[in-house]
Amino acid sequence: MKNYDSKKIEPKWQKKWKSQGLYKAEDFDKDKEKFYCLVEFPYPSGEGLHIGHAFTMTGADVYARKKRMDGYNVLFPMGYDAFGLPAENYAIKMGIHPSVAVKQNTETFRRQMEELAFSFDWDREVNTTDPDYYRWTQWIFVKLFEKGLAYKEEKPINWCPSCKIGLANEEVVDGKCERCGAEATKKNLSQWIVKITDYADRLIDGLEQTDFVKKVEMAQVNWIDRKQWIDINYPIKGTDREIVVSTTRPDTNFGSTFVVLAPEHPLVSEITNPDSDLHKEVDISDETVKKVKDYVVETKKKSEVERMVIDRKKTGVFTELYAVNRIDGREMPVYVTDFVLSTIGTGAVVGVPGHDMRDFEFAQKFDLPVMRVVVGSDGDTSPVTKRGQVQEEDGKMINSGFLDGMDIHKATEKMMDYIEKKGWGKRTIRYHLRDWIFSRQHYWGEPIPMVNCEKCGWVPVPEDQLPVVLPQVEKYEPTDTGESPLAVMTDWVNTECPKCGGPAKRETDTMPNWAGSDWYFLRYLDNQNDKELADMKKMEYWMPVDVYLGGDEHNTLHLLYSRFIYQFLWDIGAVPKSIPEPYYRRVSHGVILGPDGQRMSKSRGNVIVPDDMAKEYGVDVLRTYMMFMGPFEGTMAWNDNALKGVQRFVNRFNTYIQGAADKSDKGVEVAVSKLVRKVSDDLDSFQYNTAIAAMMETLNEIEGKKISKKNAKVMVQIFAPFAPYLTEELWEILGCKGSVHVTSWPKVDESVLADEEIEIPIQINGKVRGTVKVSPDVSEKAVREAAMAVENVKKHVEGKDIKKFIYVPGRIVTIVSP
RNA sequence: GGGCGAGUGGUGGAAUAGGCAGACACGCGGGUCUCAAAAACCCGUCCUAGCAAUAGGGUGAGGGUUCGAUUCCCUCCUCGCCCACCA
Repeated sequence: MKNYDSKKIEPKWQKKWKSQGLYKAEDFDKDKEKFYCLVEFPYPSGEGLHIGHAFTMTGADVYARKKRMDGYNVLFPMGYDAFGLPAENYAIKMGIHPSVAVKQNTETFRRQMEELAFSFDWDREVNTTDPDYYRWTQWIFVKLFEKGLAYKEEKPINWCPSCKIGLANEEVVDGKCERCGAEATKKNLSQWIVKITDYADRLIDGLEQTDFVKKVEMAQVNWIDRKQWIDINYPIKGTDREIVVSTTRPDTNFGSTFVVLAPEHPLVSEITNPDSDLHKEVDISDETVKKVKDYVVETKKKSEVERMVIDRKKTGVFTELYAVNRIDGREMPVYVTDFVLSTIGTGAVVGVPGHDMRDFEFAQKFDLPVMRVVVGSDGDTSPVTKRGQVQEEDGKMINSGFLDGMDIHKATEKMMDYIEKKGWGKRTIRYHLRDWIFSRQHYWGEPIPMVNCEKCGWVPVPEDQLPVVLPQVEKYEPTDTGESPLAVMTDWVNTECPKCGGPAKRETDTMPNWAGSDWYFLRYLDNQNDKELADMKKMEYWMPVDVYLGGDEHNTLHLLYSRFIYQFLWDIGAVPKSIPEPYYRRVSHGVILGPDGQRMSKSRGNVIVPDDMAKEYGVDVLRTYMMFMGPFEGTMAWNDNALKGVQRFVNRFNTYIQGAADKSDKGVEVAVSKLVRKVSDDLDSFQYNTAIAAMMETLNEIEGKKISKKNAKVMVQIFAPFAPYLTEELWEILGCKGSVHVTSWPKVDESVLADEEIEIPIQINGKVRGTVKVSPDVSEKAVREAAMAVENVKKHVEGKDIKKFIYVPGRIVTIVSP
């Protein structure tokens, strides 16, 4: 059998398609319903398109192609998220300007994506590093600043002492610099912060307007993590002061035995300062002051990551202070310890060692009493706790005065009410979500469009002066001071204040990676617009994104940030009022592992390059194989042999269709009709692997029979989303005009299927004993007669009563006999 | 520690409003073609007994609901991903 010649037909159709504009999305098309199919745009690395890109984009492409054939006006765009460290590192190493590398890389990516036959509307391409694009990224920042959602603050950031560069959290892996492996430390730098926490509630509540898969929705909710806390005031014995302790579990209050403060807690700096007012009120020995001081100094040396290592031995210092628990009047010793983090709650925690592992460890170390106040369903009240016991879902209160016998949730409410009524504390909602540190000390990013004036303070660059173009620099290397490489460009940095005209300096930090990708889906709608982000009418027509395909690694960062920015744009009226959320549906794609089942990496030598595979097997085989490997959301290992199996199928398909005759043999039409139904359903729900399996199954079934040209055309059409080149070639060979990719998806011919007999299994006492063929609309009586006539059934029911006869129409016959 | 998800042949995986477990593919065994190999094609392939028809067992372990459970419920075990001294 001859293989189809991918090397010949691929360039042929590529050339034709390019001139035809088959995949253009039509703004305001009135005849068709719109469908916005979005797939995450890539970072165009120097290595070119990797197999993960090819896989994800093929999955999106199949969907877009199906929707197009279903008659939708499909918008399926592509672009490049091209700011970022790799281009900068490459520039440092090779001395080539990042923009030059980006240009080369995007050209490679575009060529590869065209070869893989992705049906993108290339007229809408965007690039986040294009000044006409980042002008609007900067514009959004200015708006954030104007609305008080961006502010500058001194914050400790991750710092690599070896690279001399600030690191984003995501660039710190296991406490080490992702690039050089050096231990990351903290450094205080003045940072732009964006108040995403103002949107915490809306980011949770807005999910109701979307149809994300549960996994994604939960990831967002858990990341934001909205919880009811209560801040309780404990008087400090011998003073008029109070320590404000925060907790979500006041029900365990009767079990508290000590109070612990973060080393950064304000009270601690008073303790370490002998001249502070605190020392006038209460005596603290010089020895303790020194110990606390030393402890704080020690803590500062440690990186945050170091402090957060699990199961680290608990350390701390007694402050000689006592906090009074007003609920029962007990006096509890106050300690300073580094396991309490100043960024969580009030930075002061009440220790309940009976029900919290960390508190338990601390109590063991300092010989503090342990008390159980909750008993779980196991009835265990021994004082030794295991990790997480405080989380008991169904616990009941004991040793807790007026809470005794209550379940923990009720007790929590009761205690919160009680404390608030007494005026000893206050409920407060807190989130795990933190404000977004928006400054990066890198060169290759969007300049933050702000100017610092001696007189006026921070002033945004006026809209008509945007974009603030990233200047050419001699050196991209980071500086010793933690400033961006832009800081040395004095003639760029020194400028005039837009407000008063006085001397001022530009912000030299750049934006994080996420900034450009926050809103790119809007720019696709109107990528040439120089008046606004995008035309309001176009946004009204196309938004929201109907389906958004991406990786799980973006569920909490990119997806949350971009929803936040969209909600902000909605608030300022920059996007349509009728569309409060940007993405309707979110679908996660899977991951392809190397042939060894390990994550692909150069060092392992298990990298599969899509270009190579396309050359060897042809694009259609590669695409079909990737979609056949397993469920679209799954993690799958590459397998060359399975790829060859798909190649066999594609070749057989080609040969079979080319042999199409005038008339189909018996059964062929029914098989094709059934297949259309199956493939249609599967493609709509991203079940590509079973769609392809069904095509293989059908081909196996009909291969020995003749197929009519009419049926052959249908086969070609339903395979078209997977194998664009071969099907286009076959479409031509079958004598059809135009492109198969702009035809209408075939309809299921129900009349063909209607007279088909179905096989019904017959179960006796739960065991299948035979089958019977009936037409789908047959009566129960007729089925019963037919079933009883089956030899093996007769044998099993002979001489027995039939207790029950159940016919589930079209499904099964069940006979129950004693 | 928390959250989410998953355990099915030698392998990737099918089948869940409860209804023939193992589709499809790989691999393996046998065969056709060939001087030979590759490719291609054909037959077989969950386990046990049997030439076969058929019978018994079988979806991580144990229990439950049901005429019927891979699917639903309870207990437990294992693995994966994300997050994490979140008080």
